[in-house]
Amino acid sequence: MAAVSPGSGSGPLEILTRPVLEAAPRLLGATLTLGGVTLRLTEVEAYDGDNDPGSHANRGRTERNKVMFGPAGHLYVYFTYGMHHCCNVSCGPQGTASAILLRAGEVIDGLDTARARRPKSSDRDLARGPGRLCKILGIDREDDGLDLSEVLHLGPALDDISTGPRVGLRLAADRPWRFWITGDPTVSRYVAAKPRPGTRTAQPRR
DNA sequence: GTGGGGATTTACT
DNA sequence: GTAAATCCCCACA
Repeated sequence: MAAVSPGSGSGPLEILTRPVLEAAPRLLGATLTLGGVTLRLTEVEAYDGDNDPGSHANRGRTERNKVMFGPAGHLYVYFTYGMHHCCNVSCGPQGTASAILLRAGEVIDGLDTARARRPKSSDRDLARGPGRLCKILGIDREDDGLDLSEVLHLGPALDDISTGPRVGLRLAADRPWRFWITGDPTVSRYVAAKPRPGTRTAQPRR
């Protein structure tokens, strides 16, 4: 058994050591098996910490985002809005702080387990959105830093991929760094970031 | 030590 | 459509 060492050169996840904008679309169609559920990824977003005001890594390495600064092919999990987890795959050449947010997927195995974790959800909505995706895979902060080399399996490059702006960001909201499988029903809906209360909208007065 | 903000989801009108 | 829920992280004093 050859031990696969992510980020060390060759191996099934070698693509993740490429720059994030190359690696991100290649995650579409990949399968991820965690917590007894297998997901086919349908929507991701790229975050480039060295060059991206919208990334958690933009202000340097901290205790929370340290996984993004580590080798490619590991899970970066963070907690947000007081109730949800979101998960990313670290990627990029060693020394860069890039990651790919997993936004949506289609459950292809462990459907009963996934349904039990989100009883009120239709099958299509089980992993439609980053918080939901983490929920049905049973991901929480305990999984931060997890080595994905044995649970993430890439498929062939897909032809029909769409791109657009990332969801929910106030900073760098114009960068088309969101990738999804064109026409897939499990892709989440685009929602622009909420303007801050007290902040005037860009509408001209008078 | 304190305060502001967030890569979201859900329920309700 | 709008609003509330609710914890952690980070910057600053």
